[in-house]
Amino acid sequence: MSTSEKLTEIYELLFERFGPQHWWPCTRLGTGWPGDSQFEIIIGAILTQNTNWTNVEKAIANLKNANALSARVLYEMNLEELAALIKPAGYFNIKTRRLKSFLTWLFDEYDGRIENIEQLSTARLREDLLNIKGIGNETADSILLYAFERPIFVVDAYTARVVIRHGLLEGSCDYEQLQQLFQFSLTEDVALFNEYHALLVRVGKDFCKPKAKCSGCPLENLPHTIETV
DNA sequence: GACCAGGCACATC
DNA sequence: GATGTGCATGGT
Repeated sequence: MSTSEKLTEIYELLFERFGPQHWWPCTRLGTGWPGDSQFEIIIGAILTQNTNWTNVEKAIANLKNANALSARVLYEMNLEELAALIKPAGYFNIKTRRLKSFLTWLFDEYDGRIENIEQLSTARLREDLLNIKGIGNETADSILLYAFERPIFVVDAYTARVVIRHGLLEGSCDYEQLQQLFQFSLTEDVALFNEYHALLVRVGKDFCKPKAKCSGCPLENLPHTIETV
């Protein structure tokens, strides 16, 4: 069985078990919850770093209630006020700086307008995002996929665990190898990448945990090279 | 009360 | 270059 077929089978098993995960919307398919703006998705992608999504929702609700979910308002807001609003998301001092560094880039380079960065090529936008302090591989790729609907596969710790357990890559693989495994083996389909990443997070949280066995996992009958990673 | 969550930058070896 | 550590809240 080819890598492409294996990845497709994994996707189908996960979708069959868990169904759509309703992450950030894919407007091309109309999935997810309508109304999340590109700006809100970007802010959410930064706030959710190593943080439970329900905590991020509280922080975003605070920003909305303060009429602060706009680039201009956040750009001009003082650090203490912003930190207080995003407090429920945890790491609020660090995340305040990270949001500010994104906004500073947006205003300094692109007049504070998301429409202006929308025009950039995927490669250029990715490079620019990675140069912002506080935006690493996963956050940059989440922004590219979920906010700008570019066909970029988002890799995280769950992705690595599933891929390694099923012998698709070595345990020593890096982010780029994991990303290219999916991007080269699957068709470049934004809706597929959107749902696939969300499903990998789901199976990672529910079953494919560190040191946990595979019983009950929708992937448990697939070939494993390693039971625990 | 321990453990985890939709990471990242930085220090240290 | 690899490994360790700080950052912080809220749910289970």
